[in-house]
Amino acid sequence: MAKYTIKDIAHYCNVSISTVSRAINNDPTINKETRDRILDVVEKFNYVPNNSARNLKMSESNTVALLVKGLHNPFFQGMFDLFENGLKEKGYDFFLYTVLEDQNEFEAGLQIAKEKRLKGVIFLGGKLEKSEYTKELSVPFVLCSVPVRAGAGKGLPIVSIDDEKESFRVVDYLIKKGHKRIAIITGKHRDMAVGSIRLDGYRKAFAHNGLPVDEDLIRYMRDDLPEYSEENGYMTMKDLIDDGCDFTAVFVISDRTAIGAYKAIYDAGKTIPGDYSVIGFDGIEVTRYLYPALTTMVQPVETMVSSSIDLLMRQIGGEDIREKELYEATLIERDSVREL
Amino acid sequence: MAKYTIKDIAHYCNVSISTVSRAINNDPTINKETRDRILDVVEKFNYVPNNSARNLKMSESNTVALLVKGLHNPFFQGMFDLFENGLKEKGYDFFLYTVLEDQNEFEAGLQIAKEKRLKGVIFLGGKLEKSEYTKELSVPFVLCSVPVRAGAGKGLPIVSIDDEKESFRVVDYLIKKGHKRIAIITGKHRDMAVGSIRLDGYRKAFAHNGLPVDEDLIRYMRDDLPEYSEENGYMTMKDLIDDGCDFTAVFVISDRTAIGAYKAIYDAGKTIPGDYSVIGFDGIEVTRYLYPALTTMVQPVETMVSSSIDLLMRQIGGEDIREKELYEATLIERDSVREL
DNA sequence: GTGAAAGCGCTAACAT
DNA sequence: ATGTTAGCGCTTTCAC
Repeated sequence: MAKYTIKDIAHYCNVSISTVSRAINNDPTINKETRDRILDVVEKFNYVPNNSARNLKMSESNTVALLVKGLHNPFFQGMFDLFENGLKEKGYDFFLYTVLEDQNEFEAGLQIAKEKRLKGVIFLGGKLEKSEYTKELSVPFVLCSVPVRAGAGKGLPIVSIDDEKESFRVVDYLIKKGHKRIAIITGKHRDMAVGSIRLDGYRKAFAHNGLPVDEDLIRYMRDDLPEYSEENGYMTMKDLIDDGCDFTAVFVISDRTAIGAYKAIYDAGKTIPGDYSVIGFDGIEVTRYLYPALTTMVQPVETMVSSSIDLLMRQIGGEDIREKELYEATLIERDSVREL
Repeated sequence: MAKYTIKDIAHYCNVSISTVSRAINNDPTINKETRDRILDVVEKFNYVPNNSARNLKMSESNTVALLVKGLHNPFFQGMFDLFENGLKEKGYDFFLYTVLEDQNEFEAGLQIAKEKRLKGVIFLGGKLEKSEYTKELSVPFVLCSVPVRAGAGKGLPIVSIDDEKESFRVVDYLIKKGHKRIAIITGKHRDMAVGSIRLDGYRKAFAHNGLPVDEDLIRYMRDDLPEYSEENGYMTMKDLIDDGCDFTAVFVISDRTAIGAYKAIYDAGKTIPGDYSVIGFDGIEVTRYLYPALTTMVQPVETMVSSSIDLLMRQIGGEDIREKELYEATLIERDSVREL
């Protein structure tokens, strides 16, 4: 049943509940023998202290939570271990919480921070709206990998990349390689987050190079399919090809989506990079293993994680940090882009 | 600060704490106007009730938790939404908890069940040891997608596949296609879970067809790399090729690992399925998008999820379920295997 | 070294 | 319709 409480154990051991508490919390003042005796009983009955009661009573914990919005994002998945190890190294307990798509991440953070008396929280993913909540959050926090427009996110501790700039670089690279007709597969039309920022970068790269943008080559992921999924990449790319558009390269703003685009290209009887050059964004692990290996803009994951942890630690240490740290991504040239 | 308690709100509103409690819990007996007035203040102060206190007080919740061990497993990721929607449909709140690799999943389950007064818990992944805990768990639970050897897991509510049988089918399929020299890339040597069960199936398929097993063709993932990672697949496959082994097909026991194997084959200047046929296991989404599309044994994800939910519901309803439900996987023939 | 008692923030009888 | 009160299961002074 495992429905035992501290009272039951105390009763069984013929001691007070405080003594049991001391035993399970390894209080140094307790007698070694009583402690062992109690711990034996604890083991025997498989007694597990109720965390709610504990959290309620304890004035503070030593825990940092990572709140992930967008668990499906393979790009985030590579960060979990990094966060876990980094935080543990600093002596903090670490918990990973998932925020469902329809949940407000700050509200969730607020709630958990209270419930668990957190030392700090790191938000991974999510958007940058609802800034009201961020003010109300009583614990140190940092926003990692949120899409941030130039000028936005003022006064907030943010660790991210400059999406517009990096997107610009991707497209500029393609142009320098001799491509002029470059398609883009960006986020859903209604999604005004990363998708629109990276699209801005795309436009700027064209403008910068004195090239016209063909609106026909701008494709939004389909609303009826999960955003950034392989399937959405497949269908969106298929539409692009089926429409008979003339282009030599395509910038897919997420690696995962690019995987689907690959397939659509092959299914159309075309080759990469022979017929179409493809370039991705994020730098997730699998891209190295695609055929041909995907050229992509890889985000500085390690740096972003350690910087997030650092910013949080400094806040826990008392500093008031309201800076935005934008790190540079790295274009990894592999085999999916050819020079014209 | 957001450090307000129900008391603060009550005080500010000039009502008792119970009235505030009624307001936030939407008690029908409360006066609409007082409720609105209180809710306004709640909003204004951004008051969030402390969940620990709530959990402690409430005798039961309406929550089911999904405890995932092996968050990185892309195969599991496809199940999250299914669980969420399925459980919500039944009227349950749903939470996803991650069990870290070095944590005992049952202990974690026990703890959370107590803390949150769960209605039930679904374990996804993890092993089948520590059965002591399963007896102690006071709430209904089901073990989903755990590797289970024939005869094991007696008396436990399990939803899974018959790993040995399906592995047998994979290899038998290859043999029927004319392959005789079939390599296998299985789990780490020390990991005696799925890896060894699927290896058993491999051996049985050879025996069944009166073919000898070449021990040289049995490869375990490297201990120094994350298990089932693309990278491990790459390196293990590379070793196999570099060793100059003679084989025409390889069974990689996880799709994700197969992706790395693909790359190793290409890097060696070989083709799929021209030089080597490749077959995977799991049926994760990306396999459709690889080139060539991967032939793989796809696990009946939807069925496994709905059956898990069903088993849990029936237990919550009072039934004592101790059955093992093993569902059949489906071999999807795509383009990575050729007939000899 | 151990026990008694207060109280963490809330919900749910039970009164009013 | 609202207030009063008794805990939920723990940790932590403060006595002894």
